[in-house]
Amino acid sequence: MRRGIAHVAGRRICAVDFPRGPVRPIATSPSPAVIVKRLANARIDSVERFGKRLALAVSPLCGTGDEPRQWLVIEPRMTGLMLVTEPPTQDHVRMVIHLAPAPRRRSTGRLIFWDQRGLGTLRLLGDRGLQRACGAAALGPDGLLITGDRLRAALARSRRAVKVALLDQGIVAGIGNIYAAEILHRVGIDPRTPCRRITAAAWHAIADAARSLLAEAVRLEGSSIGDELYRTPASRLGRFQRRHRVYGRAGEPCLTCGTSIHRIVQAQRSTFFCPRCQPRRR
DNA sequence: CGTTCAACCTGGGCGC
DNA sequence: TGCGCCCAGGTTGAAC
Repeated sequence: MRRGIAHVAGRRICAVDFPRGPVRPIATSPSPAVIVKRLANARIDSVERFGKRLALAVSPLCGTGDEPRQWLVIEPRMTGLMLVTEPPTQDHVRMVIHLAPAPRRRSTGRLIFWDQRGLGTLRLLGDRGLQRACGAAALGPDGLLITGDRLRAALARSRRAVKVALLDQGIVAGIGNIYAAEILHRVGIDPRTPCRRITAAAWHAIADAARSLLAEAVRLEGSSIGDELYRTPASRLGRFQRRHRVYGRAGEPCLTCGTSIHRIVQAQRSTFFCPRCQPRRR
């Protein structure tokens, strides 16, 4: 998502809209009116990512020069999309950022935040707010860079199930329900295993699998599952769903050993695993 | 400390 | 056709 809109860095925002659709307005902080006012005429300095959050660094263009830099932090949650193309429906367009024309550059004139369920959030923060929301106190190391040593240091004494811990953004940032299941299948570890029973070697295996699997998922532009709601900012489908070996495959044969994939519930989320490839250790 | 539940929302699928 | 469930890439706060 970040890569797909990275090209708007350097562009000027000419206006921001919060369209009123038939669905409820999305949660923002501060209010949409304040965001509209503060972003008008601002420049997008860069497009960053912190775990699952997207952050646009924006600075006022024609002020006195002492206005502080701000951060538009977008949290897509379940169904939020950042789009530079036509949205799937007009009903769920939550925010439109109109960009000033950029001559001799081949790019669209707007960024759209589209969110079917409306669980996503939009925040406009200062440097301190960003630090609080996305700094090291809130988010663990990024999943693309996680090491076995970091996981072991954070979880060696924890009784939590390893799959639940991998979903904790304060431990490691960026792993969601699909990738937690796929990582543990790749390393052959039962998702219910208490963290304190995981060996140092296994933590390294988990971290190695997390880095390589997430890197491949990013390369393949994510996972468009089920109704294929998920799209890149250019409206392309992800392709990593073709690599899923357990997620969403309850009752189907394990692609490694043929055993029927199990579905259980942990922390109110579905967990998929192969009971044979991921045996319960005792 | 860890787990469970509800809440925030819309929409697709299924059984009846 | 319609109603009532269950399910879904996530996060938060309260209760136990």
